[in-house]
Amino acid sequence: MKTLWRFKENVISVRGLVLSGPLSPLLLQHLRCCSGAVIQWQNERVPIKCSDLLDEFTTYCYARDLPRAMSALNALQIQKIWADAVTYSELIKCCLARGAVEQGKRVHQHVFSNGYEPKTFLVNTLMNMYVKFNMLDEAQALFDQMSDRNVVSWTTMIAAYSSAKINNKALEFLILMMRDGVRPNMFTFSSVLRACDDLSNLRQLHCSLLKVGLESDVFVRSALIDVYSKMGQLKCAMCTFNEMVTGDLVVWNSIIGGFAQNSDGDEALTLFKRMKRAGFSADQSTLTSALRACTSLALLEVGRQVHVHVLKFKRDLILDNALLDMYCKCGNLEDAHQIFSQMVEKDVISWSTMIIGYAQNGFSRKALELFKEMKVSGIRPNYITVLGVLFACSHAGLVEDGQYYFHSMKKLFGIDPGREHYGCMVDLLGRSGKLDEAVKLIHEMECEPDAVTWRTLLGACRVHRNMDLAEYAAKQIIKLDPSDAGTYILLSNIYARTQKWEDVMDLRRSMKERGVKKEPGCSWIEVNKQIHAFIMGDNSHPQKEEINKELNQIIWRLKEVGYVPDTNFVLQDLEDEQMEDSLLYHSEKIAVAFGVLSLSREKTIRIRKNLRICGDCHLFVKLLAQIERRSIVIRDPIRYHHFQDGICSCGDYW
DNA sequence: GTAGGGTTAG
Repeated sequence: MKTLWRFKENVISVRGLVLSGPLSPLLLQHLRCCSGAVIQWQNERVPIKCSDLLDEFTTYCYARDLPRAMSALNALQIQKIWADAVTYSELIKCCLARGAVEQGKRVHQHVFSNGYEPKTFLVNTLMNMYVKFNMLDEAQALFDQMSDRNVVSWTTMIAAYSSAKINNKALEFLILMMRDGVRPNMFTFSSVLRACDDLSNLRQLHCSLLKVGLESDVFVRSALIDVYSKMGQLKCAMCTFNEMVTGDLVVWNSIIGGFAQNSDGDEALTLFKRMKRAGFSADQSTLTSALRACTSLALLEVGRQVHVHVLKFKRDLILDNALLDMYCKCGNLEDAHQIFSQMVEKDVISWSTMIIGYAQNGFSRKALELFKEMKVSGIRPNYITVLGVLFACSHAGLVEDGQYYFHSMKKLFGIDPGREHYGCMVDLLGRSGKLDEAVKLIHEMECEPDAVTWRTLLGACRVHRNMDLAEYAAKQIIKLDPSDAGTYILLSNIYARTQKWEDVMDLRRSMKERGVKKEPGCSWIEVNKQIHAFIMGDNSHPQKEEINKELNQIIWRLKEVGYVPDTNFVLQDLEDEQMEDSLLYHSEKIAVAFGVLSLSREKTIRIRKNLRICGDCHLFVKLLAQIERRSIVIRDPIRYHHFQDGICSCGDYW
């Protein structure tokens, strides 16, 4: 064995006083100057014992002193000494925490260098290190050469493939593991569940884990809730949640997030309140989902309340993005921009959210200006960002800009145009009256046009009153989406106008056969943090008389300034019975009247609708905003309408 | 003593 030496520590004597320890040259010089001290050097060489080396290595590993632990490891290697597995696992943890890949590999090499396979526990730790470093091949190689794999070895690989979204591998490993006689535990299930992208597989796994009684584990439960939600199986997610005796914050977050992501904001907010009543404090993830719920319901005031909770936490990019989106989708661009400008860190989602926010709310120029700023900032636009840019171009009628970005998106940003990009271009061409070019583009699409693409063309036909093309587009829509009641009605109106009575009858018959019904129009308005819903033909609101009186007064005032109900409904999806009288009682008109009644003039009236706004309501609100000198925002399922000073941000095109 | 969780833009 080679002998290693080290120097004893410096010992100095200053006027009889002995100081020892690793004294710095600076201190020595100081002592010499100020005291004229006699410095005795005792640089005696002493041999190092094996046990000292091991002690030293162990101490540095547990102290998480990576540089010293690594030089001690070199000494061990020279001396051909091996420490115990737990000490190495401490060192590996230290490498992981510091992202020290090279050092980690060195430890790997060392523990295998005595010719024996290290303990399973230690190989598992090394495997996990490679997984966390995203070095799946290295982890797999270690796994392959293991002679004794336990449940942790298998679960480590399953979790690795599951989080890398190599789902088939994760599921395959579960089968191989069981064939090998190793029983999966709660760790295994919580990982493999997330690799499930098929409902029947998920049900099978759910049954298996119920059989072995693992359903009460919070990790398993949150995985089940999460995966059921991602598959849109909210009932199953809720059942899993409700069977809980105890749970934790993440389980609550999973179920709240599940509803928020499936556009059931009401249920998400109800659960959010229930969670707080159950004594849990919201964290960033809870608040992000709560904001998403407010966003889908356009609840500005509730969103503001959530914002107050957000301020308790340190800055969080995802949460800031959610907050930004909430203000955009509630039509409050001033607050959205304030959040955006105060964000210390912005990613592609922050920029896209703000660009799309401006574009959807009709502020196209601002959206395009921001896009230029984004490029200067160095953040690379993605598929969705470009979509926002094209959307902005189509809304401002910027045909040339739109065509430029569309044709150069591949070259400039490396993004192939997708169906939605084509949709924006159809909208852009259609809006500017170039209907033939729009149809040509649809036929040139590299991907198949869907119902949304044709609905976009139909929108253009409505504005430019092209009945022939509208008929063609409507037929395509019904082919692709036979449940679209609005389009049936619109097509039937076209047939009626052109006196194709047989076609009208055929269409009505097929609607009946398919059970297609148009859902009733519904508008929501938030007053004093309360949501008021108005459904067409529903008179159940406690203030109905007051509201009707207000609405009639508004109509009277509007008629005085020249308002005539727009009964040209051929290219709208309104039926006969929705005409004239009932036209005056569309849900958004009632909601607006309630807004005028309940909110002071300086407050913006914000309404969310389930159906597209009809031409008459659009005109009604535009005039009302003008004579009342107030700002009104209506969000329909596709667009935003900001009414102010007699004009609408949509430019009368929707 | 080693393995497992929830959140953002169309």
